[in-house]
Amino acid sequence: MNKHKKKSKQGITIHDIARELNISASTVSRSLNNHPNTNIRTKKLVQKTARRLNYNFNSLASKLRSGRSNTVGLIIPRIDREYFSNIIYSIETNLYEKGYHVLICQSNESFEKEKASFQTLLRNKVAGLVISISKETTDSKIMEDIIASGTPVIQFDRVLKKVEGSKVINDNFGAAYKAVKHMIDEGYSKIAHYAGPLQINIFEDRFLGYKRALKDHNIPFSEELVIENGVTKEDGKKITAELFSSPHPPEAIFASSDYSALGAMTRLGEMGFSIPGDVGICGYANEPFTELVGLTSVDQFSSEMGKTIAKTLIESIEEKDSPTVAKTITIEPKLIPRRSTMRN
Amino acid sequence: MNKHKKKSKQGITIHDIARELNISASTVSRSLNNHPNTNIRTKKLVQKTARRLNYNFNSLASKLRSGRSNTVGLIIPRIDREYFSNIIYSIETNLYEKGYHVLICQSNESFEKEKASFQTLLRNKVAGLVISISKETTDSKIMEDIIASGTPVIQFDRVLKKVEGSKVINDNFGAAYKAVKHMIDEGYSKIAHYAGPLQINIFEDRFLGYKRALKDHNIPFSEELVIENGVTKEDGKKITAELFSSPHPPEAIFASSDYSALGAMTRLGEMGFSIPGDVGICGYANEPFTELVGLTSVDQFSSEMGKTIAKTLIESIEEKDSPTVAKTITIEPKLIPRRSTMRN
DNA sequence: AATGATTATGAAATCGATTGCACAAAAATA
DNA sequence: TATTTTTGTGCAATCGATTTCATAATCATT
Repeated sequence: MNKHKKKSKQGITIHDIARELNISASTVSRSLNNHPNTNIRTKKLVQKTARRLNYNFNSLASKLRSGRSNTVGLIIPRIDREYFSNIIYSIETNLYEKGYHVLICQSNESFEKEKASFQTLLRNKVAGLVISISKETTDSKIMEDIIASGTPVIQFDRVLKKVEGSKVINDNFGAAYKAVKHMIDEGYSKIAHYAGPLQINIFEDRFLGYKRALKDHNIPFSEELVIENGVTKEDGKKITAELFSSPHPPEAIFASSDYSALGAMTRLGEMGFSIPGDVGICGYANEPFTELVGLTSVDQFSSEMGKTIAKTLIESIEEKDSPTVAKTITIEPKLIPRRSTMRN
Repeated sequence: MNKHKKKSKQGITIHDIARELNISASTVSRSLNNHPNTNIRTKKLVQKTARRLNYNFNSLASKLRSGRSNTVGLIIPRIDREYFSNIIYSIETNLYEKGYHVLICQSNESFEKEKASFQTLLRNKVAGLVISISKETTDSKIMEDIIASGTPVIQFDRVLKKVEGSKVINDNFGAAYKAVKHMIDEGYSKIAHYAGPLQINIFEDRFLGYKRALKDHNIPFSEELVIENGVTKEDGKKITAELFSSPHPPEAIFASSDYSALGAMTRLGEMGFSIPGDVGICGYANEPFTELVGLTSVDQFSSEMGKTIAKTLIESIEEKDSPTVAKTITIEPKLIPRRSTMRN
């Protein structure tokens, strides 16, 4: 009946255009790709016909045959964290400008899901990978294998230091040091630290910066003032309730997350402590609400970071022939002092 | 020299496995896919060999040939918005469980970029699409064409009502109504509304809910009390400064965003108004900071919503043969009354 | 005019997995 | 034992764009 009408679902291919114009598919392909060796008139005609027939390009076929891909993969612990969503916003926006697209996977803090994500992305032949590792990740073999196979990988924020490959990180040690020093300067000395999982480099570095600042100011370090699972708002509330019901509570808190700092603020208010009078609090990440509640925090320049990540990745992809040198780019976060620590 | 060693970059294919075992690629393919008509011993052997040779599956080739894809596309205005990142978290997590992967594009509130995103996703032959439209979007043709071509599309939150296709939305009208009614019940009657761009359905609905609640309680509606660009913190501050310096300022604010509500709170404090004594305030979205500052708000159950979106999409994809009925699923948001409106 | 260089095009192989069809071997049934 | 059915496998075409190679046509050069 309607022999030359395509089955509804599948679209027009270059062969349909070729048939329509009585030329070969090769010429159509070349015309659509602005290949130098094509007659300008043929090119125009092909492009016009493509529009007319409502041709839609099949990226899969193109990637398969050419081996080139403009899709990059992204693996992050969770997308619903302000910090990560900001970075992704920035990475996506910067990559898009250069013609790349992003396939996002969440590890959900699970090593297994992270592994599966690597697999998915590689199966889809991404041109490169960007990753911030999960809490559980310690094994570097997967990443090393991928890098060895030639696919560029950029680690950011939470990284496996032992993997040789490009990294874009924050100076967490330095920022924590500055934050704690600031509190000491404001007259607090018994300072508690609500830490994150210490096997993750960023939390370890914040902890070390805290410790070092105390040492440099001759304040004794005390194990009891460091509580490890202190990143969520609930954590913050719980820890605070316990810590501040003791007879000699701390004078200040350096939290490794704004959320736990927020929880602490809430609970302290309920317990009758004044901020910054009785207790000083500093968070980390400069979430939008910190300004509103006057919480001292640390800005990580996520948009700058995303831009750097995108740039580094594109360089690695596009200069893949030349032996890519692994770079580590460190971004200096900035302390934003606010009411919650300004006692003077 | 090393004739049978593959060029470093490209991996092992089913043909390599076939050669290794002296069988055909078809059998390898069937074995790897657990095809019913395969000898169990061959199957085991193939799978073992695949592992040994470090075979990696090429999704592109598979999708191209089979026409099936387990990737779905997602288009949202911006990923760095709490609400959207929460929803995406939920969508991704739920889809992953069912074996789907997500390709994310941001429209950045631009119709042009949204259009480009549709194209990218279609070129990559996604199995389905999820979208929340940009501020600028009013043209429904693109979406209609896609749906007509057979690719399932689920709209959520910000939707084009005229498009016939599944939608997952919040009852913004109802929630706004409840919020305003609550304030009226608390004794406020001159209530201002800080609205979002009214061409977006969600903001329009919140506005209409506000208007209706006033009407139902015999409170006169006044144009001057509705200010349209009221979604950011800065908006909130600015509007409040103007509105509350008049001789007869409003008694309450229903803001269509928690951020503008916070700006309002901040500025009101500076101006010497007490909350909730002089002025009642209600925001929208139940951002994490609302609890801390005691701001009444509306919870939108983003994780529930994401789950529903994922489920609806999968249904549309997997039952694509049967004529999919377009559904509209409405989720009831919940008012969370807090200090900022509790005068009684 | 003869030769070489350039430009434009087509034919056919290719990327890697899937799948309809054919067919042999094995198993089940008459 | 003969016949039918079921299993298991291979061959070859296919998905749609790209790309190498060959060739014809046009242009430039001496």
